[in-house]
Amino acid sequence: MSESAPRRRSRASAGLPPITAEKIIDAAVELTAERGLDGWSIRQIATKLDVWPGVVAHHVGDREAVVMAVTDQVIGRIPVPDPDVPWRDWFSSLTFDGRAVLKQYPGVARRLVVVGPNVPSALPTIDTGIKVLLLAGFGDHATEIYRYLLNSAFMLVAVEDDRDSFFPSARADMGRTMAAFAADPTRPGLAAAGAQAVARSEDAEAQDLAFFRLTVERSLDGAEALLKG
Amino acid sequence: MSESAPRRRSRASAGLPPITAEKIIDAAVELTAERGLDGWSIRQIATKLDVWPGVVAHHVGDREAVVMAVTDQVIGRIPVPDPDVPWRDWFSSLTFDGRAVLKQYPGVARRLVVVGPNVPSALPTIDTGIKVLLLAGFGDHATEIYRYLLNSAFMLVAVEDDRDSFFPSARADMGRTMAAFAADPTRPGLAAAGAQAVARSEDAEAQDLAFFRLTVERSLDGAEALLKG
DNA sequence: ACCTGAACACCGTTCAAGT
DNA sequence: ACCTGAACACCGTTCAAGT
Repeated sequence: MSESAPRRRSRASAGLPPITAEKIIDAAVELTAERGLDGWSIRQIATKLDVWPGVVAHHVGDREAVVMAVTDQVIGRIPVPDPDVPWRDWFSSLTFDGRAVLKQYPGVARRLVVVGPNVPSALPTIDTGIKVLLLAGFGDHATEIYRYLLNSAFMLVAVEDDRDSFFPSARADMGRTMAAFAADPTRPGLAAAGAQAVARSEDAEAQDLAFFRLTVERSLDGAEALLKG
Repeated sequence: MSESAPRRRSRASAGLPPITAEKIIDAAVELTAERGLDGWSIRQIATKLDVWPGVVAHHVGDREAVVMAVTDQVIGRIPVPDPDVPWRDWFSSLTFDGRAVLKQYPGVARRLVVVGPNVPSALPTIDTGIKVLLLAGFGDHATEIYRYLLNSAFMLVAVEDDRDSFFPSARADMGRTMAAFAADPTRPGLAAAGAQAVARSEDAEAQDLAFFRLTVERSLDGAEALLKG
């Protein structure tokens, strides 16, 4: 009974390459693509790399540090549009391309909006975007309008992520709830919404994209009103 | 040594009033005001009511059910503005009053935006709001513009909550990051933002409120552009 | 029906000990 | 310096047993 479990040899003595912060973050990015930013645990990253959980803390830091590193990686994949296009086109490109990237990594949009310029990879975009607004004549409002336009678009992606992840039945439930009011004359507002819910037959992603388009267009118009006023 | 721990008498045999779903939800609402919707555990609710954790599941359901009940309660406290005021005033009242309520219960704004009409207490507001937009002449766009205007305002409250809760240093960090670029001629966009960050001396809540006001005003203008177009 | 009390399968973090 | 291996203080959920 004196035989203890055979002690696993260390990675070094087994000839395995050492774990690095980069490998840990890559694994975390992969897991984020598969299950979202709130869908993995430190222990799952460790298992994936065949090390003990403490190793993650040793190389990267606590969970928050890993999440920030993933966020930085993903934001870096969003292309920065050419600064020479008109400001409306610049923001349309950024937000539509950005949405395409962010939807591959659920949960990152929420972080992008919250941490903003604290993520190094976001700085080139911010610099170019504000410059584009200055050239368009927004003057002192350029900074806050930049923030407004980015928020409008990417907060909506964050909401789409949330709906899919922690409340997958929300879309169907909402549709049913609204449709139930389609013929209720005592509640004209809900009846109007219900009638549209009944009529709508597109698939979910097409509806999301249409509302995203509306949101970006309305926000651009809202900014433009300031320019004219 | 044969004396086991004295078995606690049941609530009934001790003459205590029975636990109800209502009491559990009230406790959860209180904890949400103190620590936010993600700041409490089922076990903390149980401790607060002096019962075992399983009791919460028995009366209300799983954690998600408790969260939805809290969300419903809080949304019910947002006053519905008088439907006879002009549409812009109606939405200004709703979003400013709504923000005041939601900021007392961090984390609820996020849920409000995600679950929308699935929360019963939100239905009167939705009905009135869409009706107001129909009367203003938005026609077929009334439903989606309602959603757009509510999202714009309350998604921003959700972001404010997130910043305060899971990243309290974000505001200070951002200010410092931007200020560092104030005199960088190679990055004109960041320099402009940095100069403003340096100049700004208001307290945090005043800045948040100002940006909230801007967001609501821009979104209302964005909606109005559709009316004119 | 309601509640106790324990068990189960997870978490993130920390840290002494080994290599 | 890097990693093992375990310990610690938590989670949410489930459920047999008592009253």
